[in-house]
Amino acid sequence: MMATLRALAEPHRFQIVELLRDGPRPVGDMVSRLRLRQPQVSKHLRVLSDAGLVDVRVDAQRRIYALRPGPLQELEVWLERYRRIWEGNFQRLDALLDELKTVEPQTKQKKRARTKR
Amino acid sequence: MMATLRALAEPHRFQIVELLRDGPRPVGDMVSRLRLRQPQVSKHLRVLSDAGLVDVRVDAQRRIYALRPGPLQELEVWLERYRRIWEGNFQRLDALLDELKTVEPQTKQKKRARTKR
DNA sequence: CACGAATATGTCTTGACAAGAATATTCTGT
DNA sequence: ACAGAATATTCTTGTCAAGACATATTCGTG
Repeated sequence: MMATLRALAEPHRFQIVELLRDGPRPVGDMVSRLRLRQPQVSKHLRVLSDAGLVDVRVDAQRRIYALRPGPLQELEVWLERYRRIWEGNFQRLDALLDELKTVEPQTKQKKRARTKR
Repeated sequence: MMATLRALAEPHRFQIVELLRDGPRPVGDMVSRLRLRQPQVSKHLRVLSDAGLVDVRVDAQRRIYALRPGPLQELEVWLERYRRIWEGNFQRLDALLDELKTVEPQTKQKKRARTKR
């Protein structure tokens, strides 16, 4: 997960991932599309590969890189745990209201932190 | 989007975001939970804030930080464009790739290599 | 109004890392 | 075996950012 984020956080690597979204590509293809030299592209691909984001298929002297779904899926799973923040009406704004009222029926353990005024 | 990724790619910042998933928290609360000194936490919060991932509410001399849904939502939207990768079909993307359509396990046999550009 | 609590900011050092250039590796067809 | 194509690796250099530490700022309270 951290590896995924770290890999994606680099703009060129992000671009590479975007290129691969449409399907597998050989290195040379990406070199011609990105404003990057071949060694740099290879190095970025190495990082992406180490992060598990891509895998390689050898075809003669070229390497065809392809996206691997796993890490991105994990990212999505992680994100889903945050969905309730913008789906449930509460959190944040409503939490504030809770504070002001200080009335909390025994619904569940919420947050604590007694703000004094 | 890049700002979001860059912000999340730092482990401590990631932890902070995870903490804030449960609701808003003052800085001191996070300091006590993370193995980080207060100035560092403040700086990370600054980065998160600049990236739009959190916002602050002032309460006396403390600042209550809270997650902002926007950036994470954008991330999810971006991810959705990749969903078809693991939902099914890969297919052609452009003429270039038609050339190397011949797929087979590596180091097995060779193929008629159509090299030309 | 001075003090202490909570938080922010400035400075410095150090480590990570991306780009550049040169070179090594791997493969094919001849 | 050789040449050339496609890609990877090594080494160096400059930049940026995280951590440590000290200090500044803000606010409530006595």
